Amino acid sequence: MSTATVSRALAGKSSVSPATKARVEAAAKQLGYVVSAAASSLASGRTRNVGVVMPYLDSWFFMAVLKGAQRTLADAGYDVTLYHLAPADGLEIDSESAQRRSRLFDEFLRRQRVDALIAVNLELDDHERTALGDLSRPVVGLGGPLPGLHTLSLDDTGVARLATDHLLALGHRSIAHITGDPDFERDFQMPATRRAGYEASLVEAGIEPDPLLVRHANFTIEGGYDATLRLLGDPRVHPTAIFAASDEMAIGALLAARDLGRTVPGDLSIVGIDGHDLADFFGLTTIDQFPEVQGQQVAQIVIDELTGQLQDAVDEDLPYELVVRRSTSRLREA
Amino acid sequence: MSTATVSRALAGKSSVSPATKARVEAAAKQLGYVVSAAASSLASGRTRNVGVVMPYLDSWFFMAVLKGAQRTLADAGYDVTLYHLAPADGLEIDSESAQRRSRLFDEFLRRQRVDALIAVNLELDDHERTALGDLSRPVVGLGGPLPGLHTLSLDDTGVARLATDHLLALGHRSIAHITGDPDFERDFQMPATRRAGYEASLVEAGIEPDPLLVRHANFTIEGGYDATLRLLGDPRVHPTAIFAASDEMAIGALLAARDLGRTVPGDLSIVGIDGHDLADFFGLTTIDQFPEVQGQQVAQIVIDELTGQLQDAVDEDLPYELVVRRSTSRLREA
DNA sequence: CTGAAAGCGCTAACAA
DNA sequence: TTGTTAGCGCTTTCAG
Repeated sequence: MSTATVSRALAGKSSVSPATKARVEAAAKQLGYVVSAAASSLASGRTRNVGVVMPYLDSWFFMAVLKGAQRTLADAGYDVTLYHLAPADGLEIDSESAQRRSRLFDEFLRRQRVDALIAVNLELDDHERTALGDLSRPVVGLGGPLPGLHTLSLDDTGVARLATDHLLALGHRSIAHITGDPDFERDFQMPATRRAGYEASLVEAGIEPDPLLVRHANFTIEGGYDATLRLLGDPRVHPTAIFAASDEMAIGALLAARDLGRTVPGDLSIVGIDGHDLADFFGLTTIDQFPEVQGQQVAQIVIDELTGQLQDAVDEDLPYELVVRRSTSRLREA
Repeated sequence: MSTATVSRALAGKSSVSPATKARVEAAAKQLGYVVSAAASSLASGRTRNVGVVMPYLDSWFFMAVLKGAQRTLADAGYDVTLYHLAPADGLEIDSESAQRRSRLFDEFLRRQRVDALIAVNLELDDHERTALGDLSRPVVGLGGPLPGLHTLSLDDTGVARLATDHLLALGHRSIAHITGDPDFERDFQMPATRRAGYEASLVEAGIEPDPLLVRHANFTIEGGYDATLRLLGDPRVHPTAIFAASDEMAIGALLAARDLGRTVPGDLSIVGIDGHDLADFFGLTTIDQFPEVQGQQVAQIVIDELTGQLQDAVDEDLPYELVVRRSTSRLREA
């Protein structure tokens, strides 16, 4: 039997008789033979490897996404090569992280080691956009609109409105918002978008948004805690509810409220965004965005594209869902 | 100029004149030329890619390790391929996760796509041990003794003794311990080892270990919380201190104590293990084991081995350090 | 449906 | 120090 037939049998091509295919597979299993990745890649141009670029490797949310993507890709027979790319903050032009960033685009990705790339929450400058284009490999973005690429993104306005409307429906009128610093984190202006959704909901309910009710934090529990201390300590405002732009900040808010002697939800209702593992433990009402499923979905799009099952451009909105727990309740009559 | 010279120049071989080397590099940069990974691998047998096998992708500790390893490897020019391998629990023989596990060893790793493997907290059965041996590629284990392989591990007994001795030195005599289930998690008997260290310290201090003071949890905040409720609610015991086998469980203990109206450290001292990001926020005394540095160290060993700078077997103990914060204090006189 | 043969783009001997 | 050349182990036309 020729090497060509073996190759075709193992690749699952249709033009092999079931009988020989079975024989090849049996022999391969018995010998423990596995195709050499390098030789196969060199001959075919396909690597069976997908790159995943993540902005953070120490955040619960992104790791949930990674977990979902890795599993889906591995089950389809793909390796996953992980790249870590700290978000550009526009300030440190030639910092270590900026060097790593350009090295990724100019060196690592050019080695032609990946069949496709998953870019999570990645904003690209012109140079990077060109570099990705030159790869002529599919790139799928998760979390923000990447012009010209397949993209899955969350409707941040809708999510923020749902959270705010939930609090409004419970009778709250003085609703504070804890969000990220719009200058620092460049995640597609996600903080700004969520804030806009929050304000739009208020306006529709006939409430004038009060800038004093908006506080900035860095998307961590600590940040949410500090912001909440500042908020609740400010004598000029008297919020009865807080909408935090992430569950971690919401958990920080919960702990801060408790430390200040406010009961949740008695004195203060709190809602977050994400669907964090700990939300259930803390009884936190949240808008779940199913990050692990996001990872699976984006991986599936990559697989479909690589196997030619995908024709049209993808530009979908991700699902989200209000999960009510015990951190929100009807406004207590004064 | 021949392709061979270019190859040598770009590989940084010594046998190239500085002048031509410079010319090659300039030309390469100008053309945006980067060596094709597949062709290079096929010809040389080297992939410049290191596999990392992790038991969990959703735990803070392992992600810190991954972050450190990924950065060190990327800075040395290596790609990182991530494999997720849920720990074998001995029960579900033919579960999905068992299938994924055998597929990793029998298919993915045989593709010869990695120059070396980092195995984090991975216990191997005989088949797997053989499979790794057949790769004839360096394997470095982090977190447990892998016979015959380079290994970095934490002295769990020493860590547990340090934590316990810290509490003893503060005057505590009734010290509880929250640890993992020794049957369920097969992390090299880590929970059992830590418990042994705890008991050894007590015995040395002339205290009889009380099984009622030991509670099992699953290494999460929730688990630590529940275990602490059970512990503090048990009328038969009156601990004045808790040593938890992880910071997450310690944080759970802290929250549980607070919910039961016990002040920390007034009524109860609490110490954990890990050096979690949140330890500082919660004022948690901990034994820091510097997980991110562990990742860097294990990556560096791999790099040294691959570049031939490593001769002897490595079997080192990892550093750890007591970090005292405000969750532990001297025993209050009754 | 199967076989023969021509590379894929590099690296590493070996020569020069 | 550089050039020449023979593969590395597959996949894929092209024939049969």
